[in-house]
Amino acid sequence: MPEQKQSVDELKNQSPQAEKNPCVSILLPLPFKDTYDYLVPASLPLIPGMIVTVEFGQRHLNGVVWSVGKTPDVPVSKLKYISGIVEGFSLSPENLEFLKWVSSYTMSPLGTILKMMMSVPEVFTPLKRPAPQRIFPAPDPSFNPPLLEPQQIEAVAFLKSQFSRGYSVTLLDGVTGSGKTEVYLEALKECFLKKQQILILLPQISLAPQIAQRFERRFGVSPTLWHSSLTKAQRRESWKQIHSGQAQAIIGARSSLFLPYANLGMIVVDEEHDPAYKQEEGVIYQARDLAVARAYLEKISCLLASATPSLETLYNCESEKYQRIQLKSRYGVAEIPAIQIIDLRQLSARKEKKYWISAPLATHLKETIAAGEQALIYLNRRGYAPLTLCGSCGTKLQCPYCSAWLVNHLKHGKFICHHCGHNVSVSKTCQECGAEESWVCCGPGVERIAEELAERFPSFRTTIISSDIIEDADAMAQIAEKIHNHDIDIIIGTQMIAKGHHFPNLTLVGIIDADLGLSGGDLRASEKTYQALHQVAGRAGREEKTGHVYLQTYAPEHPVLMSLLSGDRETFIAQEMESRERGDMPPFTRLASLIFSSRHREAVELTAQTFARNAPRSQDILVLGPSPAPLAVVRGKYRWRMLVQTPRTISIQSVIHQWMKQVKIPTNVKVKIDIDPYSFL
DNA sequence: AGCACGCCGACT
DNA sequence: GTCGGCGTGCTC
Repeated sequence: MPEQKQSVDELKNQSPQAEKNPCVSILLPLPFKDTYDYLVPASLPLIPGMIVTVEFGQRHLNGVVWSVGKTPDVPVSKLKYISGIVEGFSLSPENLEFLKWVSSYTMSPLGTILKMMMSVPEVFTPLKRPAPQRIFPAPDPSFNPPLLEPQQIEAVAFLKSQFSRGYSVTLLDGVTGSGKTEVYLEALKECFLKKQQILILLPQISLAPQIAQRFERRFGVSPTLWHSSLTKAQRRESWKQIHSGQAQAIIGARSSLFLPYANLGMIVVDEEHDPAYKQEEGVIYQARDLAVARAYLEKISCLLASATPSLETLYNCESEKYQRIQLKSRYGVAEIPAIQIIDLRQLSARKEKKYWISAPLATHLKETIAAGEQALIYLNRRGYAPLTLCGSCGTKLQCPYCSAWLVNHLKHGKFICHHCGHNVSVSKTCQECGAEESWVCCGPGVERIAEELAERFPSFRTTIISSDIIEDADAMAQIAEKIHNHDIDIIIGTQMIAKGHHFPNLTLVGIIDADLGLSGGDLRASEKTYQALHQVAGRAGREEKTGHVYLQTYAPEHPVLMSLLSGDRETFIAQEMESRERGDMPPFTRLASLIFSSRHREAVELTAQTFARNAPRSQDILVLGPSPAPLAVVRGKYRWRMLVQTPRTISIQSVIHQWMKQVKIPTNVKVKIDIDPYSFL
């Protein structure tokens, strides 16, 4: 870098009058919506996308050339010269377009999105001593072509035909075991023949090893993985090779959308319906939707794969924005095993000892284990009990920083807040009244189910699979191995277990609380519950062994459970679609959520109310709220929220943009905008 | 985001 | 008397 700086210094001295030297605007990877202007020696040709080093305040930063030859909007006396050019790096026009698109869609500052793209700032500073270069060999299209079935061949042919169209989106709708992965891997071959890059997006990175393995079997090389727990060196190397186009196959979670691809040829969004694609922290976005946008800007194909496509995607298929191809199950067996309902209302009428695992489910469990098979008990709730209170004074244990209960975790011996991570050791005495050993635990979590199993069936070997117990991919692999070796009879799992892993000897799935998730502030509650339960149910049996699924519920007549029972997805979708249309909800309208937060209670409330009073007056635009957010306090910050709804025909972003220009927001109140909100909490 | 500046409380 | 809290404002 010193020599680069020197060269700029020399060049600018050759043309001493600053006015003669052009001005460029530089976008910095900081949360600003505007660029900053710098001078550049006339003889240094800069073009947008180039990476330059500049002095910014006291700091030295790398930024990207945004535009050249403009008239500065501050007095020339304030302008500094750029310090140098970072050779060998540049963001392509497609990457810059994507950056702009994401910024305006999510209403986040350009610089914030740039920071996401320049997620490995170290790549721009040369290493002190050269690291051994990892090799990124090209995938071999003819390494190990699979034998495909007629319907797969047809699907591949369709996908190939899409490549000539430039931008296109196709939904690959196929049940588990119908060979979706083989189909899309085969379609990717076309990209490798053209030396293009491909991106496979996954909702969570724990699914990557399996896909990577299948990829390697097919193309003879391992793909480049991108996720948050890579080491510095790995990130550095992968980022560089993705930027240079050397790395051709990338498998990653949400954040891999923001990598600086050199020539992307196709994007696959696997499990497109998965709610994990929605990023809720920082810049709020739906990775599936951004993938479609990126495909549009790159003029390439996007493939969405799912066994239970989202309503949004189905809506786009119906309105012919997306193509749709379907794969039927290869084995001719039902898509998910027979599902039976256990009506807890009837059972609780009888005054038996209260267990979380009902008598019928317990019986089936015993039979399954006796038959030498394995079972899964599903409860999407971490810890021992979601709520603990003092039996003596009635105090409920609450997080001091959030309006949420503290969850008892036996594993850690702590009460933990699931929203901010705050935790306290489990003590014997109640802080409020001094009573000893007076805790009353309300409701079950996976740990409590494990305890009940140990008590009632001490001979069964059980394991919990939740994020508290399984902390990384290695731990998961170890547990999976134990299950495969039949060292485990019963798995007690949260949603972590719903995806990816298939255990051939697992024939029974018991769902402790099928109603969990059906209530609460989420417009997609029904859809999400349907998808989650469908996915969990799919863990039971497959191929030769028939599976059984038992759903414990207090609401057996709920449409979600009825359609799961009948296996009639079409009817469920139709009903759900109709109810969304009737309620003027997405995908029939657009929705945005505005979240006001501040440490000052009165300031948030006042700001939110002032904001609401200045709402655009149009009969098309509906504003709900403001009201204290369902989780009114998180991490010690007060939160109010507001919902905005507009017709699909207008840009909800511009409505909000205009609106915000009219209202002054005090600096101590932050506004977060969630376009297409999923969770209302 | 970082960093400086600035204005009020408890300490060597 | 100063050290340091974090509120406010600025960076081409």
